[in-house]
Amino acid sequence: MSKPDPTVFFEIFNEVAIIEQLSRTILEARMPDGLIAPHFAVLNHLTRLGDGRTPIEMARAFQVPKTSMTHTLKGLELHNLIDMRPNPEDGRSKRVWLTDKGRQQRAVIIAALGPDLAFLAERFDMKRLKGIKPVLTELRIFLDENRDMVRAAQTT
Amino acid sequence: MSKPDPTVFFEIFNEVAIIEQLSRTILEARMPDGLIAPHFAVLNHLTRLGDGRTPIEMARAFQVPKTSMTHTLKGLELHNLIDMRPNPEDGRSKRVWLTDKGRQQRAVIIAALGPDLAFLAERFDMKRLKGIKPVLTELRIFLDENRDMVRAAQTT
DNA sequence: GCTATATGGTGCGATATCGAACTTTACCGG
DNA sequence: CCGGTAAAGTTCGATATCGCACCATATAGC
Repeated sequence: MSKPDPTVFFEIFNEVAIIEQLSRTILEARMPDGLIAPHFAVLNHLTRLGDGRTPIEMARAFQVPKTSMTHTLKGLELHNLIDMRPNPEDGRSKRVWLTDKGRQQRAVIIAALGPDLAFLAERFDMKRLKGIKPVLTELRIFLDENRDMVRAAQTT
Repeated sequence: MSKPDPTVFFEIFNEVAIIEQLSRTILEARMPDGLIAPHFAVLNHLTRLGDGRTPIEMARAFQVPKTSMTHTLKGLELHNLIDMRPNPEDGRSKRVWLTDKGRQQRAVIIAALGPDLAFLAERFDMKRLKGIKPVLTELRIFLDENRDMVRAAQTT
């Protein structure tokens, strides 16, 4: 019986990095000037999980340093896509709210992506894609749970 | 019979982005100060495919703008991990060579990652991971082939 | 050959990322 | 209450990313 082969992780991470790069390029090509992938990720997160999240919650969700989140939120606020208001339950923190414009902007971007995704969906075996999704989700959760394996970033 | 559902792409890209973030954090935690993931990607690429590649080849391989590649290579050169010499076959271009230190540095990083990957490999179902690898590779190649779907970045 | 155009690479400016340090508020033990 | 520590958020400085413009060389059409 052979020991587990960690090389598989290495190779998977390699593929994932390239796919991330390519998919991000597709997304950003459909986003308005001045907005990039992290901005969309925030709009999307707030729409799906509900707004009123705190910045630190979102930094943890995306596994980015909290300073990066501050910067991203500042950009969204500048474009009037979100509002940041004090958190009445905790004087240290804030809560992030989508503006109408923010909700609309997300919808517009998703609509703009429609043809691209349809193009891809027509040409790729969607069964196989559906098949790997649960494993990717499992892997994401697993890595997330074990992220303290390495020195924690400043997201805490 | 239903039409293909492009939403799957959306969800997969979302998972991939988070996994990329988490795996990059693991990698960079094991890299020496001043070096980050793209530096390692280049060292790795040159080791596996052989050195003597041109910068533009590598920019295309990683799907990054050529100016980003210039910057990354400059960093590697500064640390004496690569040499860049003129390309005798094309006066416009250069070729990138690994130094001994460069080869060693890659080996050191991989060795440092060993325990982390082993830790993960012991706790995750490697069969399932192996199972999704071919699909990820297929997806990567597919997206790469269709990258001109969107306005090309300055990698050409 | 000569001109036009394409290609490889770099410089530069704008923005993004991120770690360290700091401020403010919360919480905990006494 | 009060001091000590922890947590949320921002500021700041260093580096990364990337589009645009540019230079040098190559290639194609004539």
